Amino acid sequence: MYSKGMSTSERLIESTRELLWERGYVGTSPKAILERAGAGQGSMYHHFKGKPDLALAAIRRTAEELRATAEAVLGGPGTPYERIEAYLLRERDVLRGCPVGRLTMDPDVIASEELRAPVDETIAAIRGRIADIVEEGKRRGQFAPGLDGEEIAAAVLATVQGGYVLARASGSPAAFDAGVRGLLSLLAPPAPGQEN
Amino acid sequence: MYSKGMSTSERLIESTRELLWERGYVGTSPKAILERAGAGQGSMYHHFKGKPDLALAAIRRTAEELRATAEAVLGGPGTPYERIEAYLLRERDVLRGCPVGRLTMDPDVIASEELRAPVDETIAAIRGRIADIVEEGKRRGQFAPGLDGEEIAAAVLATVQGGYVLARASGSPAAFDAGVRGLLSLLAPPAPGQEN
DNA sequence: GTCTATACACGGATAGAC
DNA sequence: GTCTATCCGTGTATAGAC
Repeated sequence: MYSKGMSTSERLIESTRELLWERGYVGTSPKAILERAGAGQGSMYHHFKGKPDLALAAIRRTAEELRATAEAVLGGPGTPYERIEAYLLRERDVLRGCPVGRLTMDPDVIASEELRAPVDETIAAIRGRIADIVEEGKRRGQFAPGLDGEEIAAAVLATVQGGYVLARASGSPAAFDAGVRGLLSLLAPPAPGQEN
Repeated sequence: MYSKGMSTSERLIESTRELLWERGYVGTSPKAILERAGAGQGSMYHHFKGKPDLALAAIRRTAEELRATAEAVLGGPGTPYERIEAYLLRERDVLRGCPVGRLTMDPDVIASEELRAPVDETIAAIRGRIADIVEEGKRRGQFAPGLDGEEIAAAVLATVQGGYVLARASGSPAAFDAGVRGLLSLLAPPAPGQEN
């Protein structure tokens, strides 16, 4: 339950972000949001039109944040391979899953053009960014010329998103790490004097 | 709404399977199940202890079915690479997602040892099966000896599970196919006289 | 076995006082 | 802006008739 210097509407948005991450859209009730935010019914319906409106604000913020986090790593220093490696290995709360990706399993989110848009845009943006990096790696001779940037980018993102699924199924982050290492071993440029 | 020769309890299970796939556990109500099955409240509570009990029966059956479907492809003819390729390319209702994998995003399923078990076991079994195939491929010289079977298997499964996420985010199966092609291009044994 | 009736808490939203 | 009161439908379950 929030209290710090946040305004009521801020607390509502932050509470909603947490609950969407933990329980998804269908699993998140206004009541639960209000309890966590320490606010009454009136406040919520004063600042937002209703649950979908509040969820939209929460999803937009989460999507924006994820994009920034990804860009911080993908736009960092290093060779193309190293930047993709850094993206895959970046610290994650694996068992919580992806706060954006998990929304795609929510029927009400997918059914709403508005709610799905930020999810779609964020994933597309990160994918495009990775695709560019792969193309750069091809030009530099670090990746095989036969590879397709968009396809590799999709495989990278899918490995992350699917890694969360494997991890949550088994109750341990190990499967996520295994998938990432597997993909990296396939992607790795041959080191001098080393067998793959 | 079912009616064919199925018994009431069969219709309840089948309806639950569909709804779990479409809307997940939290998003599925007994009422919706009963409507789809064309049964009354009493029937459900006669055959099952309640929603979790019915869901368990449904999940077990779906898990079993998925395992059989995977085995049909993975145990088919062809080289190790070809069998993994067949698994990745097998026909799928991509936008509906994986009926088993989607359950991992359901907080109530993950919170229940009983409901999570069939999900975990199914994914672990398929992963183990793929790992064995990769090891066989290494022995045959089709895959690089530096690869780890369990890791590659995790990457393969993650690409599929994550592919569903990308596809649903964008509203099109294209991203799923791209991820699969990307992974296959990384996994492909060098064809004679071809540049990867 | 299956149905209807009933129960009661929760989901989502509105009204109006302060 | 925020609160409480109120509303009506739904979610989940039980009781008891047929």
